[in-house]
Amino acid sequence: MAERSTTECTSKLNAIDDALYVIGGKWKLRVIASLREGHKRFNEIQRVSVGISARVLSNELKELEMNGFVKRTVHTQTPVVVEYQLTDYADTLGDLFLALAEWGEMHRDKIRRER
Amino acid sequence: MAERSTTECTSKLNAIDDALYVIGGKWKLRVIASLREGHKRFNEIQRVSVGISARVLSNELKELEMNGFVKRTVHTQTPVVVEYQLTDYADTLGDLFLALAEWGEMHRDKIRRER
DNA sequence: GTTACCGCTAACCTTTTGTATAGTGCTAAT
DNA sequence: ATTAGCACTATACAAAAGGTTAGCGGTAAC
Repeated sequence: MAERSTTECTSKLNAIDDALYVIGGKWKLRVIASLREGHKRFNEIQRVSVGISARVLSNELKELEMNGFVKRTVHTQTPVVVEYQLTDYADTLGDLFLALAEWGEMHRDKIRRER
Repeated sequence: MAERSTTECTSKLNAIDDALYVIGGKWKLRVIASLREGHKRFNEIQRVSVGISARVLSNELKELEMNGFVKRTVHTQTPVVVEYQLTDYADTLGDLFLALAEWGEMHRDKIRRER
């Protein structure tokens, strides 16, 4: 019984780790935000995400794609055009973002009050 | 109007960053879990958090204290005894953890199904 | 025909984060 | 007297994350 609850707890901790992993890091949120605002092209996203390098943006987009948040479409015209778009699945993050933002704001206010 | 919503959005992103910062990293969750289970002493927490080094645990506890999640009490007997306990404020994380765990589990299942 | 934009990638460097090992000063048990 | 536990800190190192610079092959504009 105690064992089961420990196992349960560990699997919850791992689930939280997974969640933190996919939205963590310095840029994922910003890239998602930029896509939410309707930016679709690589260089466009880079310009909007001030400070990000091409290398890092490339990696972030790949990870976001692997996690099913982003769809990458190559239009084989000349010149070749690549489009990035958020998937419907990306919307499942909505509530999480809300919860995080709310708690974060509350916490910042608290820390500020204490000084 | 567009400007205001951009500003709002940026401040939300920062709030999310703050939230991720205070619960992020490899050990914070595990340490909190150990404290939840009632462990109060430094070495006890270290034993339970398998793999953590004293240096890292020391840092984590300091950060958790700074963020108001942990109370550190020194009992000046001989030998000196130090007690760590979660504060009431730490409970405000409850809903966030739930949301994270839920989303994380859902996401893991989804990724698994796709292979 | 040089310049500039597009969507990247490679090589390398720095910063951040976490690990390993040892050791401090204290007490208490063997 | 040695050993072990407590609560740490110091030093050094390794791994991961992120940043910098340069360049590729293409098109399109001047």
